[in-house]
Amino acid sequence: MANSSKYHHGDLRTALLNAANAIIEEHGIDALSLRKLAEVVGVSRTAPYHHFKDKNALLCAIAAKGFDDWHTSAKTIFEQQDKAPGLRFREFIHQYVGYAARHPQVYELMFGRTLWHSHQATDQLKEVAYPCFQYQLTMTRTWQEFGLLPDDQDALRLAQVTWSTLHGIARLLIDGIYADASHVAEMCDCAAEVFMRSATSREE
Amino acid sequence: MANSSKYHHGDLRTALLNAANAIIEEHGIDALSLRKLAEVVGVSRTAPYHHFKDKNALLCAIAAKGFDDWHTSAKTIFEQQDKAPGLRFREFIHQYVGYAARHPQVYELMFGRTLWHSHQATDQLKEVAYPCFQYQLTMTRTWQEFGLLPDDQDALRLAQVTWSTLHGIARLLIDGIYADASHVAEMCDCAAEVFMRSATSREE
DNA sequence: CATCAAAGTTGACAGTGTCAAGATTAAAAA
DNA sequence: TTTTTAATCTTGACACTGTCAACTTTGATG
Repeated sequence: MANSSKYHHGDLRTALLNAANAIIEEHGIDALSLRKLAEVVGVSRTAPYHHFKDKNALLCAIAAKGFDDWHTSAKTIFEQQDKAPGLRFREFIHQYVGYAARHPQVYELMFGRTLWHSHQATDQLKEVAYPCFQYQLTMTRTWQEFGLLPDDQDALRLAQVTWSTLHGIARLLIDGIYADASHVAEMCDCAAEVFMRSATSREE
Repeated sequence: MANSSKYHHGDLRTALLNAANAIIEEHGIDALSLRKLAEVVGVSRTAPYHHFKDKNALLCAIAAKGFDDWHTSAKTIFEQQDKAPGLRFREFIHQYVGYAARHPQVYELMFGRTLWHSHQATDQLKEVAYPCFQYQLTMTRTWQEFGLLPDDQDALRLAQVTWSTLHGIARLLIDGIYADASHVAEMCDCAAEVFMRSATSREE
């Protein structure tokens, strides 16, 4: 019933989100215009405005979906209790950067200036995103307990620093500034190595 | 002679760059339109096109100026031979993040997706930016020699990782996602501490 | 069945980047 | 000097954007 030639589309909201996602992944964020999007979905220019207040609101919704995916993906790896902590730590790093590499445009949306700057973030987006930030802190505390990160450093600072590193790798990779895509794995390993060494420096 | 009421402006190019810089620093990159810029400078809409091929070219020029500033600023700190290496390392980190905090919009331009993605970077921009990337590598090698970073790791990887950390801190700060501005100094210290510890972990 | 609100429509407006063609002027050539 | 030339600046135009207002259609509610 979400099919064709009906005045009411049926489920325009998700149709818009899907199409928007496709356009973004293929042609980049800047290439997304509401008018083009509406045309692709087969609806008039202003129809989307009954489902999203703004273009910004639409982008926020896409980003929210991204945070949702990221969160579950992070949890999946973090909570594999059968694997050694050090291994999971490495895996998490690879997964984080890997996600950004696979979905560069959505990552850009999630963590880029556009949405967060000057209070443009939707309440709905905040509700999904903040737990993600919080989860990063939870993981950091656990890593400290496991001796993967120095336990005499403030957990919040450490969380910010470790995340910054991953975020930075992801961005340099996405922006194609510096890091060749083929070197990503090595960079992740290097980062993991550096962090884990910093924990063991005073113990013996 | 770059004054008023003359058909030829005199030095429109730098006038445009200055005005553009002012607009960007005050209202953000997205607020910069060529038409508004032309109006501010007191010239017709299409006049800028005789000095910059594109809006993109103008942005590249601004970014190039940013790289220039960054490069000299980094050199100044790095080459203070009277100070202890560890101190300079810390100072460099603070300086890097500080620059980003003071000029968020220009930093965004320098390292943001917009310019570098899909080969949009001007040749002129590349010529200024690549030496900056190279300098990061040079510094990393020196830090390894000083024992501030592990010397059994590949210098390139290490440079990428350390830079990623600073870049990540800068971005999280700029985007206002996570890091409160008042905590920046602590984050920088934490990062410096972690890196320096990773170098000494196996030496004793 | 009548009513109402949700969902979708066209028309319009102010803004954008950019091209083409013409006007003005500084510099170079005669 | 005068003439030519090229750089610089102008207006006009086009296609495109986000978004508002007012109207139409339709599914659901009373």
